[in-house]
Amino acid sequence: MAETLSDRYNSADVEGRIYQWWESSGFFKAHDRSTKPPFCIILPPPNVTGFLHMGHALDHTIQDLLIRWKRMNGYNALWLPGTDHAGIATQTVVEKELKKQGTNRHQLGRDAFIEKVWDWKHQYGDRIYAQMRRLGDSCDWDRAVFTLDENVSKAVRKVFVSLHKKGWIYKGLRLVNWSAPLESAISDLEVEHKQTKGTLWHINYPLEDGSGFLTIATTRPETMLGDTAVCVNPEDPRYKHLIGMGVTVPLINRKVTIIADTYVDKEFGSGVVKITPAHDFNDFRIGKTHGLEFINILNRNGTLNENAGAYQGMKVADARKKVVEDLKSLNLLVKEEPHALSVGHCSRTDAVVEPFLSEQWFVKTEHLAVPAKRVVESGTIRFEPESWTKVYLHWMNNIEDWCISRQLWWGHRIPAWTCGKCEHVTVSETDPAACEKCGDTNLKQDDDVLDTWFSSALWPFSTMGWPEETETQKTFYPTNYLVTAPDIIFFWVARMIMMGLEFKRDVPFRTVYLHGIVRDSQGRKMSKSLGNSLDPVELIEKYGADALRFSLIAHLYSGKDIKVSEQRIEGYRNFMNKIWNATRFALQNLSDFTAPSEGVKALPDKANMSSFDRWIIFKLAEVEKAVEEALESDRFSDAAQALYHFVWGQFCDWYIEFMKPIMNGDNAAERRTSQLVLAQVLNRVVRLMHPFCPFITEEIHSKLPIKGEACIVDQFPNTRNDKDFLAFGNEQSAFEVDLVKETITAIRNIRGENRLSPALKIRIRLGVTEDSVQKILGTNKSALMTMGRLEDIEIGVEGDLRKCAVALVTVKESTVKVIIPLEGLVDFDEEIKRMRKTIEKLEKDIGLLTNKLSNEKFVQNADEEVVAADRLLLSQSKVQLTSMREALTRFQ
RNA sequence: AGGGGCUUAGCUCAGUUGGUAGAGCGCCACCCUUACAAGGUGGAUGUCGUCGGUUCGAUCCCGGCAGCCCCUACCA
Repeated sequence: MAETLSDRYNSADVEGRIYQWWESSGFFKAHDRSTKPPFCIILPPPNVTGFLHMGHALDHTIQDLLIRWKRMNGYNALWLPGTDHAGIATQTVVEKELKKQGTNRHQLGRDAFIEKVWDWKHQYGDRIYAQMRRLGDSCDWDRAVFTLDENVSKAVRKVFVSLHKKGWIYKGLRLVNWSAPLESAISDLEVEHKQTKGTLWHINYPLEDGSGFLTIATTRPETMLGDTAVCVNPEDPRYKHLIGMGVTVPLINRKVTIIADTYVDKEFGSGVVKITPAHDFNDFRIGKTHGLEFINILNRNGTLNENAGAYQGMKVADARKKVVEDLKSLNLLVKEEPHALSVGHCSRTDAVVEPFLSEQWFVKTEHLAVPAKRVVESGTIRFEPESWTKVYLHWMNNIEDWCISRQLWWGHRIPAWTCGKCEHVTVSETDPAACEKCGDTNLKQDDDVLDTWFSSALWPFSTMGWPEETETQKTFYPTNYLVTAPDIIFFWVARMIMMGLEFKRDVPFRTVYLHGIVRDSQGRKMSKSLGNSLDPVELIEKYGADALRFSLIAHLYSGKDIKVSEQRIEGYRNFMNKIWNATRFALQNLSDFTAPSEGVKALPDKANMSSFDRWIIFKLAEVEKAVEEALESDRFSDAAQALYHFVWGQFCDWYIEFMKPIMNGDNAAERRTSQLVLAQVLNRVVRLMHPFCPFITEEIHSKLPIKGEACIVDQFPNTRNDKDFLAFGNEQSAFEVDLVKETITAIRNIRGENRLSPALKIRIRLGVTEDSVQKILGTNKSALMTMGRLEDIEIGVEGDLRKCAVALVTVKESTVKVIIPLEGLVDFDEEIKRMRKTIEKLEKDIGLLTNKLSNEKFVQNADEEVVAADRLLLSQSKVQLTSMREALTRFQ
């Protein structure tokens, strides 16, 4: 007894139940030891603070598609999930909580604060996993890792110590990007440059000998409090004679020297630059080469310090105003002009980044970069789309040392201890009891933690148990795909490659698949401030996870950003419903069908197959081929589109319609054969679609008469493993059915254009010359009658064309003349219009083709096939034109 | 400034070896035809950004121009 399905697919009834069943059945589990070939993707770990957003939805859908596809292909597929402690983000979240409670981290103290963060993590850290389950992510959850897990911390320390030993991690006093709200250094990559309208102030610095002033130009007047030189171009005739002389920095009244450096552009501003080595990256370099003094005028919180004299305690912005005012009143401000410049902002807090002199830890990247470049150049690691290769290599060629220390509390604390006695720094994997140099036990661990990306860089192997040698690594490292957005190529991808090569002596992954950003329907980035973010979970609740997944995949074109709108998702929700209803049709018509014992291997009875059966199998073979080729070449949207068109445009629109007369007909043998084909094709449709829309396909699969254990672990059909069944499709049937389809379309076209009511059954004649075509039409008479809504049909009889609508159907080299007497049904205006339109089109085509074919050079140079095809088309068009003209005259 | 990308139907985009332009949505008309109105049938819509070159032939290849976007780096 067949099950009864509701006429609408209700995703909410299905998804939770199906997911739970998958998970409890252990279908997501991969195995450390297996005879199956391995396939592995490491999930880019979302922040523990995070909620699933559309970017994740896209990223995860791609990964889940790959994992499910490979799993169905018999791979030991591992999708390894994890979350990132996200130093800054998480600390900020918890600090906000504390603020609400009227306290802060400094009041709590470091240990108590960290405990609070852990509390928060335990309470909320897994909520993103719950959201991922809503999407259908088939991760091996038992392996989930957190970046602060004991093992990962062990890996981090081992890597730190090892690189330190090699001299590739060092501590240095450097100018770093400083985020005042965070009171921490941030890396170059965390700085966002924004174009801003600034001001260029021209300021007079009195010359030492009292002979006048030197005018400098600056956009940041407040930093003059830290000036330790002014600089001119050595070739500048205006200032050449002043080099070596002293000037006084106003307000702070510091005497500094005029130095010369080619860095200064004579053309810009006044041609004189103030040098503030402690607060500007270029000035820092000059300060180093000229041996200048470095005066730091800032506190860690972004206010001015004691070196700023009267301005101490002010914020930078306030100090700037005050400095300008004071200069004005001293008559030292020459002029101010508007000046566009780009200003670095902290990507986390949006605060203006201050160059700040401080002691930080760095990774020396020079040596790590060499092999990391080579593996990409050699193609061992492939970027998709390929164009990112260039970007990667360009960056690697210009790579700077990586500032890895952060002045935060939440993260991996730097494993370095300073001796209270001899000040020697002991770097060690385990907490040392005593200074390795003098043996003193008065040790103090470095306060800083590591950049979050430091642990992320080790992710492909730290998640697999490294530094222990584990079976997991032996089986799954290197992994196959890394799927992410291109904005973290440098933050993350490059660093994983460097660390993987250094510590595993092998690449971390083979293919880096880079997808675009999800934007709103107008192409804007989704952001909280714009309020245009779509929440994937809400969309899932409204349209179902499958609809969301399918619409993301269907519009994913090679690395481009994708614009999503609810309307679009709704369209794919409708598609899901279409599949659902096709299943309802099938099940209704399979109620008396007994599943063969051979299951999916059962083959149809050759003798009783209809041409429609052969045709749909032929089309199935095409789509299986297209899907496999598309997936193999990372063209996921092509696969999705091919399936969409097959399922809707062929299976539903035609095959099911063709089945109706057969299912209701009295040829029992034919019916039984078609039932088997219907059941087999639907079984394949569901398997083919599963990686794209897992929930509905699993649900349908469970109701099919022919099915495997579970769709998720069933075999993915391709032209090899499905060869025996696909062999029943053939091109001759495809031609036959195409001829029938085209004829039906021509009838419908005439009906539509002439506004013949669908309820009106009409009589038609089909003019054919070839016996074979006549035979085909005869065999398919019932389909033509039903789908053309006919009362009667005469095949092979042209008869009198007076007052008849005529349309010509050409498939390959065969032609069918569709003739519909209109006398008494309609006035002929519409039909005359329709025929004139056809004639005009034919005349135009014939003109073009005639021109082309009478061009000797075309006939000589073009491929023979192209010329032959055009010749055929021309002769067919001419025949059609004659017929249509003749038919038209019959109206007049 | 350097690097990359984009410009095709009202909208979002396909178009992989150069041979008379496609899809989805939207639009118009007709239809509740028992799988599905979250549906069916039919229809309209494009000098493929612009100028030139190569070619018998260019949406596709090459060059100039215009417009939009992204990334990287920055002039105090």
